[in-house]
Amino acid sequence: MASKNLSNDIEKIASTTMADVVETRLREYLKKKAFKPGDALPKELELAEALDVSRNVVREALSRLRMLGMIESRKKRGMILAEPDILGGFERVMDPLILDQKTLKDLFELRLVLEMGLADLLYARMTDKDLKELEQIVNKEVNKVQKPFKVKYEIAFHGKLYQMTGNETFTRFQNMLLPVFEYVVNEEEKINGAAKVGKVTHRDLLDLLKSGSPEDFRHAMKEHLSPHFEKLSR
Amino acid sequence: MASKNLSNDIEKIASTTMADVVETRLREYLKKKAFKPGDALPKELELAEALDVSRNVVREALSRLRMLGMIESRKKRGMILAEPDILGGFERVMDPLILDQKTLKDLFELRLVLEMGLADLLYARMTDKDLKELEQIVNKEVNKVQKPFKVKYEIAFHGKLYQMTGNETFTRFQNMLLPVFEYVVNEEEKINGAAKVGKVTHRDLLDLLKSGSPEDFRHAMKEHLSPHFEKLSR
DNA sequence: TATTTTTCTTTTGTCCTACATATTCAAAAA
DNA sequence: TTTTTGAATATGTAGGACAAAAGAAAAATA
Repeated sequence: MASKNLSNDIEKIASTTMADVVETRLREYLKKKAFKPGDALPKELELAEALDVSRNVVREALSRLRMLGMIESRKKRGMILAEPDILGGFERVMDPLILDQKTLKDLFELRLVLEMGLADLLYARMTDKDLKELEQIVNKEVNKVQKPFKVKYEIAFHGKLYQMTGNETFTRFQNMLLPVFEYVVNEEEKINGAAKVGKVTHRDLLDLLKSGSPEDFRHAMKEHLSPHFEKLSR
Repeated sequence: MASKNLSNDIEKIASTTMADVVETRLREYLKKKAFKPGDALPKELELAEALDVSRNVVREALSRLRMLGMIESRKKRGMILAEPDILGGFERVMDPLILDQKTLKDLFELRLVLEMGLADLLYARMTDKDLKELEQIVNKEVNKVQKPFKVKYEIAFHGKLYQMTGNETFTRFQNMLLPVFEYVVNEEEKINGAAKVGKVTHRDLLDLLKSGSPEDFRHAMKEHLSPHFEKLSR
């Protein structure tokens, strides 16, 4: 069976460079020594000497960790371990045009799962202010059935839901998944024509948030997303 | 209000290095030119010249992209755009000991959301073989109430659930979240003593998979995870 | 002519040296 | 005691050199 993921069929190029090795060795070192945010790292030259590689190679590895936010460095003062941005690496590669089909499909499904699972968090955290804001979004939305507007309000509504969970990481994560979701839906439409729309509207969902239970909400959300669920391949 | 996230309180060190700039410029360039996997990139020296920086700086930036799997390079042949590993960056920073409390809490909740949302995918994809394997896990589990074993089977059971969704990315993602989940639960126990256990057991969940609906399953899962949900802060 | 072998060429990978720059720390001056 | 000055130091950037791999071209052989 030929997988749609190229990297599953073609064997990976083994060539590990020194920078690759040093990168993992550095991460192992930080873990083993139980470095904590704020702790000072050895200086570049010391690392280079200890690992018996050039300062260049060490800098390439450090540059990678710096990109992930794992370390910060200042002239003279040296480098310190920092608190990495958990979604930074994610953000950089989240481009529908360079991800393979399999991964796109996986991410699409991942977002469906998130939508179905966020009810409890939502009911535990939402405020009256949130509900008012969500209502405004729904109000503005009426009669916007044409493409660009529809998509815009779709994003506004669901984005607001995530934000109402009070979970920043969660919200950022979903925002990153959005382009993928849109892309997959668009590709789908190119092939099978315009997608159906679920029976449950945004207003229905809003009403349930005001006076319903998480169970009701989940049930309604399933209905709202049903066009997507129907297309799930086995 | 002082956030628990250090980086929200202390302003970030502005110092952007050339490598930072070149990294983003390169990514912009790849996007703008609509490079696709397999396409050849300009060579290092050309990039250095075009950007008017040293080859060193270019290499540091390229090293970052290489880490994310965005590019691959071979001697003489040059560099090509590759299909990045969406979770690679994630994997590297997923360490409970260096992430801040706020992020850990967010990730903990994210896993709860995933558990609550996976029902539909599960029912759409699971096979008889899967159910048999899950049953074996549940059978082995009986009478293992002591700590190390309990945790082991907890992981085995839930891990199998994810795997049964047939979504590789999803499964990998949850596996990465596991250490965080364990860590947070352990920290909780240190403070408040051993956690309560939900009324719904793994066997109950298994039975529902055999002859229940996604709705039933979600309901049961909520009960199974109730000790965690009860601790959700507002 | 076709095919194999050898040599050349090119591009990445690694090392080295040098110097600019920012920042700390301590000594010197007010 | 406070302020200013200056030396020391670690990172950031530049540029040159060469090894290694691999494709391309040239030469040698059947």
